[in-house]
Amino acid sequence: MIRDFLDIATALSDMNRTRVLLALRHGELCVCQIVELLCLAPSTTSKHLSILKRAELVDARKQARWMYYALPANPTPIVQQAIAWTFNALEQSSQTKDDDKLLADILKQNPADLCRRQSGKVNCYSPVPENATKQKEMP
Amino acid sequence: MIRDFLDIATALSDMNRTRVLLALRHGELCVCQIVELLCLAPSTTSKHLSILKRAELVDARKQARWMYYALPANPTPIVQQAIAWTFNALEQSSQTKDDDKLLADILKQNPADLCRRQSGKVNCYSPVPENATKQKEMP
DNA sequence: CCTATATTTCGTTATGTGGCGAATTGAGAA
DNA sequence: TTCTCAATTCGCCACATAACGAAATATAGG
Repeated sequence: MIRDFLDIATALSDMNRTRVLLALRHGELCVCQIVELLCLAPSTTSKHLSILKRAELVDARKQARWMYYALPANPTPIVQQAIAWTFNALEQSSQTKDDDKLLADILKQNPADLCRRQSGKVNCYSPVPENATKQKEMP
Repeated sequence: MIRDFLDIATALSDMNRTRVLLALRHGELCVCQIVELLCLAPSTTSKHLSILKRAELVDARKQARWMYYALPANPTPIVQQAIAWTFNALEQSSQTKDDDKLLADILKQNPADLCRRQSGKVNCYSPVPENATKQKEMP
C-alpha cells in the first residue's frame, strides 16, 4: 500500500518519465517513438518505462517485435488520481507543448525508420527542448 | 511549473516525509515532536522538513525557540491535489494508524521534555513501527 | 536453421540522497 | 553580555539512481 504509493511518487519524480506519461495522452506509443521523443539511449528509455510499469502508470503490450506502452486501461483509484494530478499540473507547461509538437512529427514517420536510425547511433534528430532542465550531460 | 511538480513528487517519494504530512492532519507540530515520531536524528528530520517546505507541502512558523510545521493554509491547486492524493492513498495504511497512536502519546508530553531527551542521545522512546520498510540501517 | 532487429538486461560511472554527528545559528533566559 | 538550547547547516559515508554502451533475449523473415 505504502510501497505502491512510493513507487508512483518515485516514478513521477523524473521529468523524462512525466514526459512519457503526457505523451501517452495521444495514444499508445512504441519504444522507438518514445526514444525519439526523449532523445535518450534505448536502454535508458527502457529503464524509465520499466519504472513506470512497476508503478502501474502504464500498460505494456508486445506485438511482433515492437513493445507498445499506453496509459493504463483499468487503473486503480490511486493510480487514476496520480495521473489526473500529473496531467493537471503539466498539461499547460511549455515542455508538454513542445513535446506535443515533436510527437506530431514523430507520428508521421515510419517507426521502423526511427529504429534504424537509433541503432545507427544518431539518437536525436530533433533539438533538445529549450526549457529542458539539464536534459543531457555534455562531458 | 515542471520544477514545482517535480519538487512535490520528489518530496512525496520518501516514506518519512509522507508520515510527516499525514501526522500534520492533526494540527501543527514542532520539530521535536516530529523527531520523536520519525525516530530520526534532528538534523535528518530537519532536512526532510526543508524538502517538504521547498515543495510548499508545509508551512513553517517560528515561535520563540520552536519551529512549528503545518499543512499549508493557502495551497496552490496543484499542492492541494497532491495532498489530497497522498491522504487518499495512505490514510488507511497500517503505518498511518500506528503513527496516529504514537502521535497521541507524543502530544500528551511536554515538548520541552522531548527536546531534552533528544539532545541526550536517547532519540527514540518508542519502538520502530513493525511494518516500517528499512527504517534505519544497522552497520 | 540462421540472420536481422526491437527491446531489455547487465556492467560501469557519475551524481544524487538519506542517514548521522559536529559545528553553527538565533532567540530567550540568566 | 553571556549562557542555554531548539533548530539548521555542514561534512562525511553508504547506498540509490540516471545515463551510456555492450551483451543478451526474443521474434520476424530469409
